[in-house]
Amino acid sequence: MSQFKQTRGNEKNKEVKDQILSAAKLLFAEKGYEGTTVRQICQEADVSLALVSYHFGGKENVFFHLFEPIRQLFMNMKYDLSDPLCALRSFCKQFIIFRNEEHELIRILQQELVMNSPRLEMLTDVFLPSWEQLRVILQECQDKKAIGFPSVDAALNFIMGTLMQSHNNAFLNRTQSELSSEKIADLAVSFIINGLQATQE
Amino acid sequence: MSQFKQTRGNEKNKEVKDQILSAAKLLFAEKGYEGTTVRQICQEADVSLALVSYHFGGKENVFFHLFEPIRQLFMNMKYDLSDPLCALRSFCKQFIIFRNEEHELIRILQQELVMNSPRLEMLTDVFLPSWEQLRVILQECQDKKAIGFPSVDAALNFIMGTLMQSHNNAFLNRTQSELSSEKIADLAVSFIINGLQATQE
DNA sequence: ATCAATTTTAAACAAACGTTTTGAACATCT
DNA sequence: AGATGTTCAAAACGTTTGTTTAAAATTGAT
Repeated sequence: MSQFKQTRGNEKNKEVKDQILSAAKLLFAEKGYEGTTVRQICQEADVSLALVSYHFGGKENVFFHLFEPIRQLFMNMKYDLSDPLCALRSFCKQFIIFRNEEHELIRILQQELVMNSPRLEMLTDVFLPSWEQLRVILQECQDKKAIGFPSVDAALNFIMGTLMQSHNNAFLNRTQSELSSEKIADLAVSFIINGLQATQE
Repeated sequence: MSQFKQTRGNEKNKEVKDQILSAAKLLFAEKGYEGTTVRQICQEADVSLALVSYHFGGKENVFFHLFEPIRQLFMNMKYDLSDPLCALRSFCKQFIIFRNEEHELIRILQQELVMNSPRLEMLTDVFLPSWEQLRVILQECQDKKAIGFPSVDAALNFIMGTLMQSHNNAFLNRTQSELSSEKIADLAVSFIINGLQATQE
């Protein structure tokens, strides 16, 4: 009834499933889904080869499990539409903070998008709620003339595209600077909203 | 001594090597390098499986051959530095036009970048010359105070990042509009340079 | 302590991959 | 026409992939 399983290797005490998920997240982000083998995952996780299929039922299910926390996070997001510009800032800021915390998942998502992967359908399910919320916010911005842009769809693409690639953008990714992540997110939000307005004319 | 080889299938008369290259370019852009099999390429090209290895010496060499014209194009680019802002506009415009003409190659490049592929070294060789030219242009812009930005490196990243992802950017990709590709390129250049200046303060 | 269920391991599995082999078909030159 | 080198197609090759199997080890309840 000991609370600890036999510690394996370097005093890690995580469950096997978590070890597999952590290793898979890192490897997928680094090498891509197809570029990562089950054997690599198990070696990195320091578990036996068969355990991926045993615990998750296959490599693809490991991938899906990685995004389960995100799905639930995104489904519970709510924004106050009475001040749509504030809601827009809040949305962007939350996304940027999320990106900083889960940059591996963002990187995986970018890979899957650019590769037209067969797993995009599932990823769409995960990210669609936040996408739709941004659309609602932008629609409200347009209705109340809180900010000007050509079309909701164009603004949606611009914002999501900028947010997604923002860790490659030197102006949105000053993590090496002296600023706190809060400040960085605020700066990035200003950059995006300015950019959005700059596209008006 | 007939000028035509036996026409195969639907009156295509391209060389086998070109057929393979065309099919590979399309499939790589759609499914990625690793997601594309030699068998798919040969089926799409309507040639026998062994011909990839026979003509090119392997799948990877097909990939390399796709970028050979680009390497030569980029090596011969020259810009007049006496007016660095004009040179910057010219550079961006040429890149956007190139992107419109060879969007498959750009897409492949994006994939390889985001996947950290083992072929990045070769791709770096291809694109480094234009990268360095842009750096020279930006340095000249900064020296002559032709345009303001925080640092050459940051501006470099911003411009290349924007140019690379520009086909996902609704404001840089109005191909469905009534505008000519020339006008589109001009608009995109203005967008980029405005964005660059907006990052100043 | 004993037994049943769960978890882990090592080995083997079929399928798919890029590549090579073999010989036939072809073009080209004398 | 005959010889020679090139190009092609079908089959097979050796790896590597994700997964499964079967036995061993571990766990938890009685």
